[in-house]
Amino acid sequence: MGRGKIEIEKIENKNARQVTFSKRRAGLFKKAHELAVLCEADVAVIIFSCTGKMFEFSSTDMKTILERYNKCLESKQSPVVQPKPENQKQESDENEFLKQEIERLKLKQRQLLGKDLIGMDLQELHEVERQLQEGLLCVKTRKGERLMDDNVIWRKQVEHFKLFLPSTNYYLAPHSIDYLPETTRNLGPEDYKDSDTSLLLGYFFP
Amino acid sequence: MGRGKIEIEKIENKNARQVTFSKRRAGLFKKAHELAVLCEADVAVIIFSCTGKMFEFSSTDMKTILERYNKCLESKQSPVVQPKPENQKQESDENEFLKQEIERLKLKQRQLLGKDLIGMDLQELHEVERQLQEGLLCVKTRKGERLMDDNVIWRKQVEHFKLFLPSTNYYLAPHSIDYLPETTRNLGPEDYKDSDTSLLLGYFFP
DNA sequence: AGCTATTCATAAAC
DNA sequence: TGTTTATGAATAGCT
Repeated sequence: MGRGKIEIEKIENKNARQVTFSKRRAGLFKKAHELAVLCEADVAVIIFSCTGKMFEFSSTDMKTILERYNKCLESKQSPVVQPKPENQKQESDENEFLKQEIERLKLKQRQLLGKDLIGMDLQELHEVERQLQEGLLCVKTRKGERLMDDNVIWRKQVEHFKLFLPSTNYYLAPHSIDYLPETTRNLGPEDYKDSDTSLLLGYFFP
Repeated sequence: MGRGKIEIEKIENKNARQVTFSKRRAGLFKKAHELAVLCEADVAVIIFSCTGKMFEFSSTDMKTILERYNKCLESKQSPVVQPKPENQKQESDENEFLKQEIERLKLKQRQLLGKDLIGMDLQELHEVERQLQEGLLCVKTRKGERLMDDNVIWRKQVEHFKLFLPSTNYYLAPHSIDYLPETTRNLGPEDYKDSDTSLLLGYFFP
């Protein structure tokens, strides 16, 4: 709900995280207050920031709510396991939430893999296409970097061997594919056409 | 934030209140969860409905958060509650499992979106690239089908109007972009260059 | 801290 | 209770 969509995952930028924390904390307390008033519910919220600061909201006395919470837990602690569907329902709210999130993630993943696209409108399809294009670009770039890293490692090996075999005619020509590192052979021939990877072989055969 | 604005005051209609309670409770838990993840905060929410039912959410173990809360209060000289140890190992085990699955799914999704690729070797990168290529192809195909469907619908509309305006010179030229359906206008101009979609406009202007 | 473009949550209707 | 839709709210990225 801002200028752009964000993934729900830890905000790495410390400053941005602090700003978001302040804003969303206020938003959460407001929502808690509204729920309490609209539905005559008792609501308590306790928050510890990652810096250890404590924040709390309660629609009525926090102590009272927490005591009531403990009473509720006591009443659930029957000595024998009993089928209590109602109580279980209360407890499994977070589980329900987690399961829903898993379903959402799975659907999104299937859609990224090109399945379950039937329900999507043109705009959504367009967004997925854009994400895939972007992802593809990133992966290709990373593959190039990875190739570069591998090349550095192999080149060092070669230089190491040079110390023991200081002749100049043990070099293999570039077309001697058997000499290429294992991982490189896993790539199809089309890989060498990519502008972002083909030139890297130059490092290996300078 | 719905069909109309509402005042934040008790909802007198019992049924409407129950519906709102369920929806807003879910919304509040979601917000609490998002705050916890985004900002690495510990968040606990406890709600008692006006009918006495208890609901709770906690980003980590509720017991731990409440103990920490009490410690915080102690440091201000006012002990409040002694939370009971919970007999819900089974529940928290499932939660743990679900959370792990969510993490796996999120990681895979980030990787498909081109992030978190650092740990992957060349073969894995190659596999992700292949998946993305395949997904992209599916999405483009589906987009074409979708455009085709839309075109059929709109062409039928046009034919319907023809019955009432049986003249031949009310047709608009293809460059009259205002006449294109809403969804089509949401696409960038580059869309019409895609070989798999461009020809479909021919259906619309035969 | 403010400002908006956006995304999101949800009131009403079904 | 679940779904859909029109609208008001929350807020991400900037400044």
